[in-house]
Amino acid sequence: MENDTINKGYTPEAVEAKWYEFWEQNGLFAASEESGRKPFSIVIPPPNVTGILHMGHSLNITLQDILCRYRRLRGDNVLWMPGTDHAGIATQNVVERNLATQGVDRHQIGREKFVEAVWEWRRKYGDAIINQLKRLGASCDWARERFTMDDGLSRAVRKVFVELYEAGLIYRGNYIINWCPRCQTALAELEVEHEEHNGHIYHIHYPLTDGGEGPVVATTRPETMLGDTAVAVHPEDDRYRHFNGKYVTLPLTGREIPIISDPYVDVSFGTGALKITPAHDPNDFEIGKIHSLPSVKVIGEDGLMTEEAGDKYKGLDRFECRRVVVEDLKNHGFLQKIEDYRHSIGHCYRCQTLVEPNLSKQWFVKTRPLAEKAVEAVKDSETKIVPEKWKNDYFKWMENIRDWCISRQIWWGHPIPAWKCADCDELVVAVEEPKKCPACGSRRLEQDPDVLDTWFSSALWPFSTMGWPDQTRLLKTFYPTSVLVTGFDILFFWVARMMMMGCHFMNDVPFKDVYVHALVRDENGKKMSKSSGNVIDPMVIIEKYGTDALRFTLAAFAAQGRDIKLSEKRIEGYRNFINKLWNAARLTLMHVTDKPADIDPSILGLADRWMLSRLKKVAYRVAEAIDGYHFNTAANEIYQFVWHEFCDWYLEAAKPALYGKWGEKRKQAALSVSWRILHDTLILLHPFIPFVTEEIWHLLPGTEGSVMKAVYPSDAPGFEQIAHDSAAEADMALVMDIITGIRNIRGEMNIAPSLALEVLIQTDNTAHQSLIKNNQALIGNLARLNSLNVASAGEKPKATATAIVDDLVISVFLEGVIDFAQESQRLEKEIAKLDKEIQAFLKKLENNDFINKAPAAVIDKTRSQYDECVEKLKKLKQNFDTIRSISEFQ
RNA sequence: GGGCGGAUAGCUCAGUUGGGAGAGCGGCGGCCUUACAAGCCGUAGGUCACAGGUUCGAGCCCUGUUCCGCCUACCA
Repeated sequence: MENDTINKGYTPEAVEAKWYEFWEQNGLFAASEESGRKPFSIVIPPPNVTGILHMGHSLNITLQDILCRYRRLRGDNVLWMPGTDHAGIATQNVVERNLATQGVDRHQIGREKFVEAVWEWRRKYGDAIINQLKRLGASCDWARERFTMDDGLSRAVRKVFVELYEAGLIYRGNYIINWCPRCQTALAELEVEHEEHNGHIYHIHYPLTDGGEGPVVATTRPETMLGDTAVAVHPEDDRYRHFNGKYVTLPLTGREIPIISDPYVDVSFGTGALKITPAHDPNDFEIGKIHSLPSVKVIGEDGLMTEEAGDKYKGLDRFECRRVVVEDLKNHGFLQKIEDYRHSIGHCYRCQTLVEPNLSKQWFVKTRPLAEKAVEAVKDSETKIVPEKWKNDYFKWMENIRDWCISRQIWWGHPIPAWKCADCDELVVAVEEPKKCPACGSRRLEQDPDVLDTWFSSALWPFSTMGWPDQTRLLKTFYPTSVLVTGFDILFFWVARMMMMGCHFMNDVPFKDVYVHALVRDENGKKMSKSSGNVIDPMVIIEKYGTDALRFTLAAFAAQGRDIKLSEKRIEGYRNFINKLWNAARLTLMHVTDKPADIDPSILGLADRWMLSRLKKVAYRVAEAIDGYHFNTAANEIYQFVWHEFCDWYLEAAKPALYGKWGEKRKQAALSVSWRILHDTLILLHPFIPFVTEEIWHLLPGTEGSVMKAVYPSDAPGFEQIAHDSAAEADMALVMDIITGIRNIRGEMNIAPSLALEVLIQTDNTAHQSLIKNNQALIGNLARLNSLNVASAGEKPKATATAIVDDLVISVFLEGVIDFAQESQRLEKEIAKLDKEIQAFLKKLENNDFINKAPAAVIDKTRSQYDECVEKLKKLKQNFDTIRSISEFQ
């Protein structure tokens, strides 16, 4: 046979590269800027350009690819906009580390050369992550790939900055911000990760200037005392009322600072006296403003103590300084006690360094007015968040939003489009670099040295990638995008900010749906991280099991609202599924060597009709599940269908027909049905497992081109003619039960599978009688029977084992083989099981409340179930008695 | 401190408007049956965390408790 050459096992590595290239070269990922078709668009969450693919990406990309490939099959004009993010701090760190291996510090080579080095790095390694996305099968429109530092996107960034500035929504000022001493830059609130930590709380005595005993303050950061400019007590705290108007002498410095009263102080916490360090604590900063206190900055940008800290401490590292200060306080008798204290402290999300709250001049976005519109859009369901539970988090965050610090003191990123006149100090904010100062005409303009937060440019991604600020055709066709697929970890970082910017600048939401997916964890539920060493590398998995196996696993586990615990074992299981599909195709292709004739309903057998009916249902269900982002439901639905219906039942049932044992007509029916099922199944599965489906598609006679260009089964002409055949489904269910009943006896009675059996089925139900007669060959084949006879209900033959299915008494002749003791034991077990069920029904039916209050349909159903069980029990008992009487004779 | 989510078979989890508890993996027994041993057939296994409540009826709805996660917060 022609197809004997098809491999027995599916080998992904040989297949995947071939088809990806085929798709790309044939332009199958390309979106059309204008078309009559319904547009469907997704912008990719841009991965970090220096990053490598992890499982989180894999899930994210897989889900998007499923949606895109599915929408193409449904006939949509699909745009999947790809690209990468310049990831300011992270990328700068990577390149700096690389330079360090050559013994070079970025300050040695200077800003210009350093930025050039980063671009060089990007040119060299920037494709790595893109290539990994391709390995995953991502069907992005690569011709449109964007980078957040592209000219076009940079222009969008400048325009947004200028417009927000002119609208008063961007301002610059001196505030306490979160400073990372290692990255040497300001961070936004969001970029600080809080972690519980075992620390200490220090009680320090501040003596009164007049020599009297002063307040004792409590602090977790004693080194900041060097920058104290006041001590605050609560105005109604009787303990401290006598301090009113007095001054203390700040230990170790000798500076005199006032005791002030402020209702902010919590009398019940610590000592009730609060040291005020406006330059190093956000609350103290606020209090300082109210009381017009000076700010003394004792910790510098480098994490070392400043000159203001005093000669002794200047230049010390902040942690070393703490040790020395505590030592000195102790020696001078100021330190009253040290207590253990558990509290949370902030770390830089990029490098985990302890963040220092520091007074600094930065640029901020005034977020509240922007947030309002973004909240409204979700409240009005212009954007739907799925699953809905994330809506609350979104609202809560938006409603408590604080201004967004957007300036970063690094070199890699979008320069801030602001210039200062060296002559008159005029600040100029403009899209293009100004030639001269508009105030004094000077040409000595200096650009602000800071760059913008990376998320500032990511926030524009849904429209900047489509050419904004130009009014492009792409924008017109594809904005707002259909759905954003992302993890909840960047809901605030990214989604919320895109909502704000989209609503403000496009006057429309950036996406109609947001599908928030879970996190991928290790098999113990721990977050995968390099430091825990529990990372599963998608590329290693792909090499071992194939991309399709990985994708199907992720989809099958992507239940809404629950994290995915991933282990290789599971991937292996789904790899087996791919192989199962492959072998189902092999079997089919052994017989289907040419495209079979169209299905002729008049020659179909029961199994054929059943299978087609199931296909119809599954096609609808899968569509429904994907439409609702229930990826796991969709995946499991097809899995069940392919393996346990198509393979386990249909193909097994169809084998004799395919081999021509049942005549030409049945062969024709089996050929056309199995072709049809395989054909449609490939389409249903293609969004999930694109490679293997494409491979089989090309082996299947009667297909043309790519499966990507196929029509989703329920949209195909003629699909309506596939009957939803509930009669066939019910009949097949009974036939399956008969077969399973016989197999059960075979298994339980330890009868060799090779031994063909004789079976008698007794019933007075004439419909069932003819059903069995008509499908004698089918049952005989699958249950491995020698003979199958049908008769009216009557005396049960001896030396048989029995199964009761519906109103059928199935007797398996076991002359000479039967172990009567074993058979009676088996029946006893079943009787006991049935008895329990009957009791449960009876309890309901004897309950007057149930009869009076439950809906009639429920009562009817319960009653018929009860009747059925009773009937079955009766038959079982008869058989049990027969067997018992025989075994007693023996 | 506040909020959210979870607790269902040995393990990982489904269970969409309340109506006789499911899958995959693992276990056990039997099979190299000419698509597949990455397989086939059969089978065991659950007081649906605990305590109340609503209801004729609760895994599902309500209240409380316990134990795990996660997010969030400026109490020094």
